Amino acid sequence: MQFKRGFMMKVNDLNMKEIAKLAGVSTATVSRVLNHSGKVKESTRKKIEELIEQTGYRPNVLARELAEKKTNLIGLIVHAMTGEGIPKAVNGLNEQLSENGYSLLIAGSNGIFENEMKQIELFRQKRVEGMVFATRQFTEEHEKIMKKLPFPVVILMQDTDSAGISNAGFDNFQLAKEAASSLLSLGHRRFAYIGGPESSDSAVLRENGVKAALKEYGVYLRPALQKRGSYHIGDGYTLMKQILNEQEKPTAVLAGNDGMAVGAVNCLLQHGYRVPEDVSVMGLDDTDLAQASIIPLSGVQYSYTALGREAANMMIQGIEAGELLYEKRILPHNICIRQSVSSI
Amino acid sequence: MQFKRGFMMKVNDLNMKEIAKLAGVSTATVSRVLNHSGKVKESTRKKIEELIEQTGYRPNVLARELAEKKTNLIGLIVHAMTGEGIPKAVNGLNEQLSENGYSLLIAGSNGIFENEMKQIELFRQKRVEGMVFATRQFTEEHEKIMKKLPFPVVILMQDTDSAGISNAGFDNFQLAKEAASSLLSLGHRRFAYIGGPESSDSAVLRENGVKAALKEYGVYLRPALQKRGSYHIGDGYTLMKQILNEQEKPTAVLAGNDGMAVGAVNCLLQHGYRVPEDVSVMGLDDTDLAQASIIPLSGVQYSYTALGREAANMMIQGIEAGELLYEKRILPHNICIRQSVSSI
DNA sequence: TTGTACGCGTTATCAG
DNA sequence: CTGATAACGCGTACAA
Repeated sequence: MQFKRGFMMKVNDLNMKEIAKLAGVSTATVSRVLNHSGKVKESTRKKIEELIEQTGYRPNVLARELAEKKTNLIGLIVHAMTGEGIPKAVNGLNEQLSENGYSLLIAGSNGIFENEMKQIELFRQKRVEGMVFATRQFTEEHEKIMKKLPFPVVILMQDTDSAGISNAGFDNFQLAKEAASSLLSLGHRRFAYIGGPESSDSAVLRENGVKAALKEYGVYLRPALQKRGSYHIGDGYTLMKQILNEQEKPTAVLAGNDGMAVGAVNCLLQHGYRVPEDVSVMGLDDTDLAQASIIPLSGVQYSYTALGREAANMMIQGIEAGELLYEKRILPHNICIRQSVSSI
Repeated sequence: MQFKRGFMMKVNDLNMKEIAKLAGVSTATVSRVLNHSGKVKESTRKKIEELIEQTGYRPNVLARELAEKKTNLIGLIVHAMTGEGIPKAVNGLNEQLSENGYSLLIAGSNGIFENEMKQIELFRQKRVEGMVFATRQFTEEHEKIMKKLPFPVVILMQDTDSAGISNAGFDNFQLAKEAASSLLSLGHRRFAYIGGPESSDSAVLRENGVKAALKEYGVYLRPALQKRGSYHIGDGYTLMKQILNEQEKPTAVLAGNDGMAVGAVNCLLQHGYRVPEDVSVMGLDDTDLAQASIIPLSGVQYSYTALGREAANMMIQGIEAGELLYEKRILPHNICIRQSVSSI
């Protein structure tokens, strides 16, 4: 019974054979007009096309893919569609892939390793042609597994120096260093940093970047003025408050992301400090949140959409070349100073 | 040449036949142990399982789907992965679908009708088993087309009363009405509303809800105190400023979304008004942005993740029942009063 | 220009 | 329990 499922009955389950019969030709000819391959007499082409039009016949992509051994499918594993970055990257990725005839199969892992493995297994069975991996942790275990995959893999927003795996991302070390430098160059010396969690690779890189800048300027980052949060607005607020309890207040605060920067600004304002007159505040990205700040926030601009696009390009290139060369593509960033920052 | 593409060469291109040959059985038997269908002697099952394990063989899902006439694929069309709602809904949708053995194929349309049609065509060819449609406009044209589709369709975050198409969403009219009522019940009578664009169905419903509440309280919404923006933070700011230029200032401002509410708060504070002492402000959702406000923002809570889950359930139910009954599922909301609102 | 016939990798039916 | 063998719907040499 192929009609068990109601909707099946509504499907125009015509196949090439039936179209061929109606047209009085063979399936080969129908296939030819469908794929614009080979020569077909104008009149028969017309006839077949009309028939297709009338009957609403559409080729079964599954069968085609099976025959062609090509699925045009790219798998994407994400922690989840949270934050502003991932969704935007997905937009770019999807647009670029779609324009090149690929479809995106998305899978959320919630950051759980077994889920990731399960999804990868599914991808293998579905014969995806490539995979984009955009989660928060990329361990050696991951690396080992990915390198054995029978299709190209592109890691998003994570650094890997492993040969055989490509990655696209931002230069977290450098952008953090530049941001810190921009504050230092304005004369700030009493410097506070509210960074992201140690468990995040990018947060560690950003922290190192900040420290590198401070070192260049010969500025000592007092441990009491260095905090770590989980990128939430509330963390920025709480950690800023802790910092304000210190003897020596900072004149500049750099936060690991916009959210914590906004939290810091709110905390400062509510405790009677002026921004930027008393304290300059800067974040390390430039999301919509930055616009929510009552004081136009300084930060670092970079495009997640472009990142997604870039990853798609690497992917397509890898698929078409038959192998993905080891590549590390860094997307540009741009320091953006607004009202929340002033010279001392 | 099936080895044109490099990665193909790495694929474990074993098929059932080869496994069968290695095990000295027929493909039918291999298929049986793979699908736990039918009885297989323990010893041969063991042997086959070991062989599968050793060779790393994995069934070709494409071939299986072709034979079974079941793709386990659900298509999703979104404008784009923007805002906070869609990505969260996608999370819920994906989780629930994935737990039930379905995969999500996503497609962005950028809100362009032709793109939507193109994606629908692709879905049909890929023989998806259902489609979720989550864009900003749902016209009669859409409705007409969707009703003819050979698979169930669930509309997300849009109202349709069309039989044959299900939809899941929030009660925009009611939640706006309740939010407005909560302000009115606190004694506010000089009332301003900064709504969303007329082109958005939900914005229109919210506006109507607000007006219904006002009517109940016999309060007249002065045209000068009613504005429409595009849901951006900046719109809230600009429109609030316009309102402040009016003769009679409002004591309460309701915004169509959090973003505009935050913009309004910022504008008020920067122009010397106190929130909520001088003006109460409230939004109509409760996203992360609300936390960014320096004054804890009041709003309306509802879960996009739950919405996605619900849509997935409707979908699965529809697929399994063979037909999707006309259903309209409204998810709960909750008025949430915080510091930004006070009685007059 | 067109048709024949086989392959793609599974599932499922029906005998043994 | 197990094995042929026919679908599933399409692409494509190879012939005609």
